[in-house]
Amino acid sequence: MTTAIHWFRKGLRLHDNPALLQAAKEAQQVYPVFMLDPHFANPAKVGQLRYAFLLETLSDLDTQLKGIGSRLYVVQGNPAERFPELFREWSVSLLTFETDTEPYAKKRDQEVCKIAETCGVTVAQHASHTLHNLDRYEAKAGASPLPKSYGPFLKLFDSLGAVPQCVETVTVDIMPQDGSAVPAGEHTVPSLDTTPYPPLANPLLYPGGETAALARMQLHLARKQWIAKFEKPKTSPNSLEPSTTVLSPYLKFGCLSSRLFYHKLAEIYKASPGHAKPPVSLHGQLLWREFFYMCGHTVPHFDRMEGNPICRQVPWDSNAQLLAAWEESRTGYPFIDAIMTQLRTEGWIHHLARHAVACFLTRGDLWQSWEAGAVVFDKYLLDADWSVNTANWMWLSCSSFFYQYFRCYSPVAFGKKTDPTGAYIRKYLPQLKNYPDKYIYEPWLAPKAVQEKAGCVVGCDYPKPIVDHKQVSKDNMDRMKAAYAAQAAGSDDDAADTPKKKKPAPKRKPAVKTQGIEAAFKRAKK
DNA sequence: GGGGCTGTTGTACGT
DNA sequence: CACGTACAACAGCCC
Repeated sequence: MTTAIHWFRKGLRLHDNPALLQAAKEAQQVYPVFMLDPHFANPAKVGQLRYAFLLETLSDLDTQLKGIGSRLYVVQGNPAERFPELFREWSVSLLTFETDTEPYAKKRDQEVCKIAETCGVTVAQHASHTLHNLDRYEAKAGASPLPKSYGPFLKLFDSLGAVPQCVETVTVDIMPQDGSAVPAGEHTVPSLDTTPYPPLANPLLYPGGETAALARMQLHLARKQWIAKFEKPKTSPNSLEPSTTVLSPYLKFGCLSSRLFYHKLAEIYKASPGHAKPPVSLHGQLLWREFFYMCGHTVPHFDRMEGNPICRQVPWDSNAQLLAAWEESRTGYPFIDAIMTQLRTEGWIHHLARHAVACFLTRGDLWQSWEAGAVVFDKYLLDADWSVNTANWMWLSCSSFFYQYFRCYSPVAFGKKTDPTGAYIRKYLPQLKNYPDKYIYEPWLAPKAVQEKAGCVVGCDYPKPIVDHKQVSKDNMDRMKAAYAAQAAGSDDDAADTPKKKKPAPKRKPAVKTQGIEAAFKRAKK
């Protein structure tokens, strides 16, 4: 008799779950386990909304497993500490789990594999979180370096051949009936009020779980035209209802298989001549994720500036007041403050809204480190995904992948394109809701009488702008230029033995400035 | 091996 | 107002 533990971490689903499938097929008794690792149950690190999302996901998983004669075993504690006793108590001989390529997980899993070996437990890992096993990119590239931009990545991706088909969903016919002696009331999914988190003020806008994930995917897939024509840059960062799919939280936790979504999209594309293509299409979005996962898997110190070989070294400031003002919606720029309010209260903001606030915090206005911004996003986002979040912060701060630092989002002009009347600002910053359209993006320009009539005086009921965007964005471009030049000079020194191309003379005098001192998606739009 | 070309998920400002 | 253009860069590829 084989007894297996299937260890859920990401991959919180029954469909396209090869590791769970193996356990179900090979063992006569399967314990589906989720470990509530105290590393994550930390309100400073994982926000309340994402923790609630996780617990909802676990509840859904438990319900689904019960539907096929099994159940979920939630175990509190550190995996390396808890596994030995579980192996012993349950006489386990097989441990299955989905491969995780993030640094914390790699280290944790290595440790657990060692423990399993000591306990005589066979370990089986399956890569099913990304479209391909990430190791295949390295293997295919061979001696040549892995791509650092999207186009070349696409070529590499294509060279790997077709995306693997999904494996069969684990059903009642496959899953052994649970014959364990563990009482039903033990190892249950905790409710939020037994955790370090306060109860939810409102139900999650995007409920956790595989069931919700598949329902959301199906609702979008039904809009074939919309799917086929989808181009990310043409969607709106500040619509009142999300202009994109909001499948990202489900992909992050693996409630939805990226391969399943990929193949469902391919079916629609096949029947839609002239469909959108990467990088802007929905396939393109999955490929951005894939690209960034590959980078996170292969680049050392990926989530830091120092010691990260693909990251520009920029002398960011470290100003706790500015960072807090940005995080807490006190910059005095309504577009920025509204976005940060949506982030904190709903756990999801549009991709381009992320661009706007990330640019503002880093190279655009406040000159704070992208690492500090990434930590804030990582706390609040339901879809906080280590590789994707890190990569996008480097992108927006012109630290890697993207370098056109003179292309700077305006905290005033950018939002106006898709929301000229400021409806989005009025929703998330109700103190400004009575401002005339003319001043909603720049309330400090409104005459005093207008401010009083709107019931919101700038400097009293709403902050004055913490920086003058026109001025600081110009200054910061000079600082970026200086940082790029300094690094180019530095790398020339490093490689003094190999002759290098001379830096072209700057067209303008390098400004020697201050040195180094950052539910609701039911209907398509009419 | 270097020089040149292209593409790249923007904005402000001119006509 | 729509459109064209310049603006402080880079990776990857071609020749």
